[in-house]
Amino acid sequence: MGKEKDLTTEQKILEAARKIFLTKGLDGARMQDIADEAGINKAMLHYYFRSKDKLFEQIFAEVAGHFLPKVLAIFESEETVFKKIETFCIEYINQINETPYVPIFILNEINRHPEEFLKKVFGNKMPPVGKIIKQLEKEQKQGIIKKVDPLQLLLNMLSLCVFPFVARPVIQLIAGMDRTQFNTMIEQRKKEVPKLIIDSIKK
Amino acid sequence: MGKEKDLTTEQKILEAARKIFLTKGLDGARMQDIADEAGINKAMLHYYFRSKDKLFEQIFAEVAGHFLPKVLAIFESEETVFKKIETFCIEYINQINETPYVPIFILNEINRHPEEFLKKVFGNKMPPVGKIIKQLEKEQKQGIIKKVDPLQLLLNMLSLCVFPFVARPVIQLIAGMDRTQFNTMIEQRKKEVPKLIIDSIKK
DNA sequence: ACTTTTGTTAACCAAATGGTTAAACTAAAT
DNA sequence: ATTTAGTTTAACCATTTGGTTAACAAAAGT
Repeated sequence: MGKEKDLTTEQKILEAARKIFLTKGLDGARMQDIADEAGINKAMLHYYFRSKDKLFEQIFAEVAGHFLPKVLAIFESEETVFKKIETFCIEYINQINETPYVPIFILNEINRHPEEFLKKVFGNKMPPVGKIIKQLEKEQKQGIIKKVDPLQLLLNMLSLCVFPFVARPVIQLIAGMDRTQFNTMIEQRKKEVPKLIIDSIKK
Repeated sequence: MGKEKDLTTEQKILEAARKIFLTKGLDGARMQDIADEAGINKAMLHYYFRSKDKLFEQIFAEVAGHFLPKVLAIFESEETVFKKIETFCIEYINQINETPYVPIFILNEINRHPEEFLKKVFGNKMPPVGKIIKQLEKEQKQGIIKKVDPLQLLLNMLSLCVFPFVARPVIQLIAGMDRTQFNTMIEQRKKEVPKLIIDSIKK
């Protein structure tokens, strides 16, 4: 059961901090929790990362920085709209499935410190959502797809992909599902969600 | 600008506690914050509510108890499926719009203390989601609507209604919207969301 | 070999925080 | 007018918590 492998102290801290911050949030996390989880002395946290806030920022930057751009890049590709929608949903759901606590973690930060978040994650440059929007507008004019607000379409897609994960415990209760059944349902959604979205714009 | 009207101390505390807990969460809220917001001495919080946890439980019970059942009742009504979907979406979005911080507040509690939450909110009795599901299954067999998993349908509806509110700050940034424009978009969604859902099951 | 730098620990510290207390105040009941 | 019960306050308390320090160990230079 020896979990700690042979990581450097810094890596152990980052791993532990990620776990604790993700599950307890900034305010709920205790430096001692993180130290215990990493199996090291609490002073090391400050030795490597100066303060709790600094450590949190580092984790947040890693998590958000790894989470958002990877999938948004799909919109930049040269695929057709339909194909983009499909890959986006599948890839996004896959990614969340690997780290299911990330969405609620990020949404919290978004709501508690909106400005800092936006600056931290996007900096000056906006997320690359322009291309897919133009593509949608173009195909609408050409009469290939129905006329819908591109923003609403993207928002729908996001909602349908993300929400089930932040609401998982209630869903499981109401539907009487265990963890496995929940996963099967998520698998289903990888087909259902893109189908729903695509059907809504297909002529 | 005199905000405090002539409420009893207990009411002032509850009002202040709701505001602080909703915006900062249980861990982020300070008893002193609540006292200040209520314009009273910190000791009064303990005089009326014994402890921080007790006060939080009270607020949570009020918020969740008022939020969830009201709308779920729509499913119990005698309307047609289409009508139910429409009223549910409109009413749900309306209700969230009045208290936009409630969803993230509840979702947090759901994820941090799943068992306690579920017990607290639903007790022994499940939410009344049985009727609409049966209704959906029935109309499917009768061939009135397409064959879809009722649970996925409900989940889709919930996702589309709730998610925009918990993601509001990012949405505003990416779309370059101010608060008014965001509200207009939400208004739009009251029509779009039920339409999307209904179209997905209409034959 | 020794010095210096880096990594690590236990003990400690000051501030913050949830909670308590005893006294003061208020208003109704006697 | 006096008692009594409920209400409010300032000061206080114990614990928790983020952060520091000084001593110590282990590498890394020299």
